[in-house]
Amino acid sequence: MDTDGPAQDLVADVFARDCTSRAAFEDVTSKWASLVLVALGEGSFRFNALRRKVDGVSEKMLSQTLQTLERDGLVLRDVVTAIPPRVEYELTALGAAVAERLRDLADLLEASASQVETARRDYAGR
Amino acid sequence: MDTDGPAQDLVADVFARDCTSRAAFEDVTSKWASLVLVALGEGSFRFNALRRKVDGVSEKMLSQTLQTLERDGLVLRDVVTAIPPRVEYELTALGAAVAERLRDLADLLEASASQVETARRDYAGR
DNA sequence: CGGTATCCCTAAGGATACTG
DNA sequence: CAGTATCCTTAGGGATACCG
Repeated sequence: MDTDGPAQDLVADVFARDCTSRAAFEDVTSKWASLVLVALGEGSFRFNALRRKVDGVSEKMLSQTLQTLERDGLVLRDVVTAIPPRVEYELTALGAAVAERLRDLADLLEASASQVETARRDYAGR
Repeated sequence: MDTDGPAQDLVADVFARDCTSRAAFEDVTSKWASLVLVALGEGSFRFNALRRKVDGVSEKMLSQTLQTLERDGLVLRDVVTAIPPRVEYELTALGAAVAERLRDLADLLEASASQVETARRDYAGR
């Protein structure tokens, strides 16, 4: 039934440049966010624990990533005022649903790592 | 037997900086690759058709993205020598498996778009 | 049509230092 | 501990032009 005009948000279309779902998709699949979500799928983490878990992430990027995910309603920030201060990050229901899908994807790629390596070698030596 | 060097790929771990699965995960979740994979999940596409489908991608990035995916063994490039020349892109078995997971994720986010928008508004006005 | 090559600029992102 | 702020570098990525 749709016409030939741009799709827009009447039906959420991840392929449409200005669709919210595309923006959310990009937030969620961005370099660090995807790993953070998978990590939080294993349980709640404190800032520095998460930083150690996600190998290679800088403080700045972790902080930024967590803010984006909190803004999109995927992550909850639980501040415990104490000494020393403590902040726990955990997934919302939606965040957990997203994390589950990303976990599936990560599992698949972990299982296919050798296949990918073979493909890369074949591609390199052609 | 492995030495006392960094853990490496004995167990593929998407959180480890130098693991093949992490590299593949990043290739697959990168800005354009994820959309290209979802698109190709719907069937094979020619270069310019794909470009129209994935709203906003430049020729350069589409070309680059397709090369990476071909290298990782996720996409096949089918060249039909003719006039005018024709190239069809399609998924490999592994590519299809990956695309399926990404489709799931995209579906979830398309369905949750309004929820994300609400979260963003709440976050903005605090 | 299906690209590659070049140019250029912005924004992603790392390192470091500092604050509550 | 849990971050922000600043600085700086690199690479992602768009526009354009051109080749098979």
